[in-house]
Amino acid sequence: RSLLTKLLANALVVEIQPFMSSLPQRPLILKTGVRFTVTLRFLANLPEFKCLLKVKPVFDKDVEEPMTVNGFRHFDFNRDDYKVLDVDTPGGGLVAEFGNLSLKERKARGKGTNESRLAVTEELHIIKFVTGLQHAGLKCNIEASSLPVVVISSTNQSSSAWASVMWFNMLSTSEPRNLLLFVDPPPLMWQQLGQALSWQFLSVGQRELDENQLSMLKDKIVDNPDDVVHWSNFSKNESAWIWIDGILNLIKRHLVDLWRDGFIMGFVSRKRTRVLLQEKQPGTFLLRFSESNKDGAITFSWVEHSNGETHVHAVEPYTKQELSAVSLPDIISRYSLRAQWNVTRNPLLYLYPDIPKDTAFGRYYNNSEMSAPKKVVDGYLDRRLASFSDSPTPPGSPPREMSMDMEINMEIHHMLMELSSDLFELPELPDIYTSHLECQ
Amino acid sequence: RSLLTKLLANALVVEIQPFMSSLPQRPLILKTGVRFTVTLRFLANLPEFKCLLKVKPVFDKDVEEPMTVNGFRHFDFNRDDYKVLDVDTPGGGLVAEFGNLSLKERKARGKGTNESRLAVTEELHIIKFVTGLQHAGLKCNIEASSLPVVVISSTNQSSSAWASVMWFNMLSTSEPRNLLLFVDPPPLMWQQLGQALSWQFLSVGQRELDENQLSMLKDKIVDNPDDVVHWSNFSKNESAWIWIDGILNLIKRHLVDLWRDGFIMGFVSRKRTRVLLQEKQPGTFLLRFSESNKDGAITFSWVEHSNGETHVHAVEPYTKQELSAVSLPDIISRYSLRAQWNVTRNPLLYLYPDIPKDTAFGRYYNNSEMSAPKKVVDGYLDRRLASFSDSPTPPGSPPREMSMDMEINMEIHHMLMELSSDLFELPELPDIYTSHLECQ
DNA sequence: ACAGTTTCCCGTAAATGC
DNA sequence: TGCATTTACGGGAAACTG
Repeated sequence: RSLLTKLLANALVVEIQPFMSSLPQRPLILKTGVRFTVTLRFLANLPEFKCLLKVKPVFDKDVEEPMTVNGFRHFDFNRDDYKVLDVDTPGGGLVAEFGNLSLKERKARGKGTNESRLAVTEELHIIKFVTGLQHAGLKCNIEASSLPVVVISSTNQSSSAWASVMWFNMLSTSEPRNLLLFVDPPPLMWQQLGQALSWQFLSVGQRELDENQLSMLKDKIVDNPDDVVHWSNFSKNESAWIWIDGILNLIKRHLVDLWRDGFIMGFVSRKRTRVLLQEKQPGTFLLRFSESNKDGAITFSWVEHSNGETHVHAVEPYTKQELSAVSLPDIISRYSLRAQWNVTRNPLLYLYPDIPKDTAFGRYYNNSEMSAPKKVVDGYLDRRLASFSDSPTPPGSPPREMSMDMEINMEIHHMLMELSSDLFELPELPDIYTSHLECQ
Repeated sequence: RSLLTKLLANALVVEIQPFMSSLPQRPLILKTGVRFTVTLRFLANLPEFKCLLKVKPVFDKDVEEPMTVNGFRHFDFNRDDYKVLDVDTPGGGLVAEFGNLSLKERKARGKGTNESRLAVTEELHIIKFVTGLQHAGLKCNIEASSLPVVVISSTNQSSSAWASVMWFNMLSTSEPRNLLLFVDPPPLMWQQLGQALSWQFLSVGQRELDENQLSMLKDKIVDNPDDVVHWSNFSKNESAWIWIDGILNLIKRHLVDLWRDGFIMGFVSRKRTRVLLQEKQPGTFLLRFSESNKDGAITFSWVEHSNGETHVHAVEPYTKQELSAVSLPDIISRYSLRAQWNVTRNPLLYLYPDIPKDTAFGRYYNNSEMSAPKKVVDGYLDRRLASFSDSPTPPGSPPREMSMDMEINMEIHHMLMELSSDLFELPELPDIYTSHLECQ
């Protein structure tokens, strides 16, 4: 009998569907005021209990400790009603679905010792579902608990919340269901963390991190020889995770294709970028993520030869703002440098190590850049956006004296000046009129 | 005594602060679930009533008619409490402020005759504030009513709602507080409507419509000789107002400066644009709003001469999406056309009638386009976005035979081809390598 | 003053109702 | 089915609150 009771008590399982379809799997973050769904399954196949079991959700049931000691917030359900376990369609098991749950903070925050209070995204809560059973003289209370959840009030907290969820998951075998995990969070081995990070990229961008990328991240995150990572280094302010999560979001929104297809080296230090590019042919470039921008940004670096010297340049990183207006492949395809005498050119020729630009990115171009057909739609001239820069002065050459190159350029410049007014039948407007000549 | 009662009954006045700071003046649109503030002022200066008068808001008090006959929605206050009239700080008058009111639709929508129901943005409601007074044997009920309000549930309705408010305001002298105004809305004279529209532009963009702009709008909106405008023409689907409001929003968000300073002709038909530009010198352009885009869009048209013919071209209109990435002055300053042999140039020289482009727009450029200083920030090359098009083929010339111009272009093209590999110390990559020459 | 946290609310997308 | 209307909620910014 006692066995049966125990069996029944463990037969109820909880399954939460998260509110954030945008976040990759694992339903452990809930936002106040936003609906989520919980499905309860009574694993014991006992149709005779059909419609006898009323299930009720309770927030943080029986967990006085964290609330009082650490001043955890407390939440209630906005519409707390119960559901009756009913027969499942296919299996015949008993199921109840709460399709409309949402949380609301209970104000009157306890006089909690607010000294060393945890960050709200480090509070772990649980939701229990309770029901009672009386049948044939048998009487038992059944309850089932969710995995720990992090409750946030704004999407600007989802990054930190996600850090907690990852850390919890990585420790869940050694510290099962410890709601005070973050009071004294155990450190992790890099090996473990790196794997978890890699999964994030797999989940968001359909491709894991390769060895080089992991190695660059390890250099940034691990600062001791024993490969241990501490929670505060990973998650606290100016942390690695916030930076990485910004990049994950950038990939999710604007770079899925490129990431999936492996064209983004991404995690390369400036220094290594220089080393890699320096020995490649001029015009070779690679894509890397900004290491300073916390919102996710991507730039390209390329190598040029000038006056016998080798230069590696990088453009100011593009953020989600720019990428909402122009896709990265289009930016790359149209990027141009304007130098003295307004000689302009696209310095990007080969994706590292030696893939011709259009071979790599041609498939993503919007208007088939290569054979651009003029389009006039509804009487309007089609238009596109391009990113351009002023050419960087190769250090130590032009300011000194006019080089041979420049003299030639000036000659062409003057020739064009004279031709241009005829070519375009314009009046003489040399100081305003502009014209470009492009060879390809 | 009856006089006094009447006096007191009229002494209470209502003042609603709207939720939409984004919309110009007139607090007559309320959105469900969004807070608004109501200030009540008891004009009779009677401090002896201090704290005696409890005021309570009531939605659509005593207006059974519209609700039942026309199936109006009904709303309740989310937190309906009362306030006590208290002494105002400066004047000594009595004041109560409801700072936290918001509306919620009462479901169980009456069995209302849902045939010819008005659109929800045509429902006019009122909010009354009631209080009672017993003093020295005097007993009277006091109530004050707000001006009519339009209640919406989403910002996607604000445009239509604003149309109703305007129409109501224009008729308010002849039809005071008629909540069923839109059951049979009286028409307006164009004179009146035009003035109101002009005020919208004044309010949003700090500049009214001029005679030419009004005249273009009149041509679009008025289709009869007696200058009368009917509500359905103004407000119903594919209506003039939705189009105009899109433009107002575009101005508010992206074009305030240009509009205020009068550089946007804006409301000009395509036909008139052609007429205006045709007789101007080549490179003359003007800014006009798209007549088809309902979300607000702006384009430029310019005149060119080619093969002795005059052509007027227009670029595909720019919407808020593009203007969030690049400002219109920057777009104009950087716009370029790419023609055969990749001769490219900026066709925009003079803002109509003859203002040099930079004289008009120079003040708005972001990086002082004119004397563009190369910038390298934090090791990154600065970059900008430019809009460009493929040059329209001047009808009837190039496809036939190679013109003199093109032969010259080809020659330059070949010259540059040969020079370019030296200039930039590149290996031979004639089919990928690109270069531009610009004269200015 | 300030940072962590929550609220507010637009604007878009999706869901709902008719 | 289509259109009118409402709901949902991310995301940026303001407001709160210790």
